[in-house]
Amino acid sequence: MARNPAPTPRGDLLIVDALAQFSFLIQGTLEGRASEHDLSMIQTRLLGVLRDRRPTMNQLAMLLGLDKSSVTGLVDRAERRGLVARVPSTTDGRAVLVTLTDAGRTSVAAVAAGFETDVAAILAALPTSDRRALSALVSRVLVAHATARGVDLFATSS
Amino acid sequence: MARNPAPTPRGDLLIVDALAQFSFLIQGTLEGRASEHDLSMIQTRLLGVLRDRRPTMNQLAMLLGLDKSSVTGLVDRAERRGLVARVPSTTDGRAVLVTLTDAGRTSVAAVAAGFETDVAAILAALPTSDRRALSALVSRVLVAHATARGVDLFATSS
DNA sequence: TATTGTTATACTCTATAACTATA
DNA sequence: TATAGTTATAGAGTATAACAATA
Repeated sequence: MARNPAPTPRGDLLIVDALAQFSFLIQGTLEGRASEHDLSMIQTRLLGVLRDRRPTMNQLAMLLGLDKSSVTGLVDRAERRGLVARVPSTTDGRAVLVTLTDAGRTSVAAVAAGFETDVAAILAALPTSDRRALSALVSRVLVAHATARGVDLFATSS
Repeated sequence: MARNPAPTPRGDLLIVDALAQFSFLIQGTLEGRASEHDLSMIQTRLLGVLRDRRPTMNQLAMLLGLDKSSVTGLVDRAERRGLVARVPSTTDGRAVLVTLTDAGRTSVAAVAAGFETDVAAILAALPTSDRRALSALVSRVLVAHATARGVDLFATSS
């Protein structure tokens, strides 16, 4: 958690504080871009997840870490706005598949593009070699974390 | 925004995706620790901000980026739980100062400690020199970003 | 008249529990 | 009987607009 003011008088922040502040910066950036399209973070995550999936409501709940009843409302509101659609499963009469509409795909692409612009601007403070170093370090941490959990970051999703 | 699956077949993720995923990892970690104490992210941010401040409701709204009416409810719920207290200002009859109670300070300290443990565990994947390098790079980005906004990250707060 | 804070209202987001329909 | 999804309900969190009290 970010401490205020920084505990070190000058120079680097403590790494915990630096990472906390950094994550707030990135999240805030994404939130700002999402709100340009009247999207909350969870709606944005929903659309993001649907870019390369067509999950059932239940799978969606697991992907987003929500209760299935929460997903019902989430998808209701997104569907009302024409961003997603419910499609009955042909193989299971109980199941419902959720898909991105064209409008939803357009929205999520716009948010992603804006976000990429923002991240590029934030990283412009670093010379190219440092940017690459940062990317490599963060990637290493992510891969290690995913591996520790038995997840393959590079696996093709179902 | 994190893309799924990763667009690069093997090796580093694109830097935007890496930073997005990383920020979700850090935020998720903090959220998990906060929920151990039945604290939402915004309640945790509230307590965090109050660790070294005694702001008015209005200042709190600016610090948290919320409308003042939202802060009324936020502080109401925190006060009901005994985490913060309202103190009438002695210099302005309209103003109310918000302070952390001992219970609030204990809670926020516990969350911070747990979070630090988690971050240390996440970073254990990197050798010490790389951890230092990551810290330095992130700090540099944060300082540059703050400076661009005319904020002094190391200023003593009021 | 302007500012500080609260209230009233409405909406999103979330979970738990109970329900319907299908497997 | 078990699973997929929805509904009912309750509460947190948020903003806008209107208000009371103080400056």
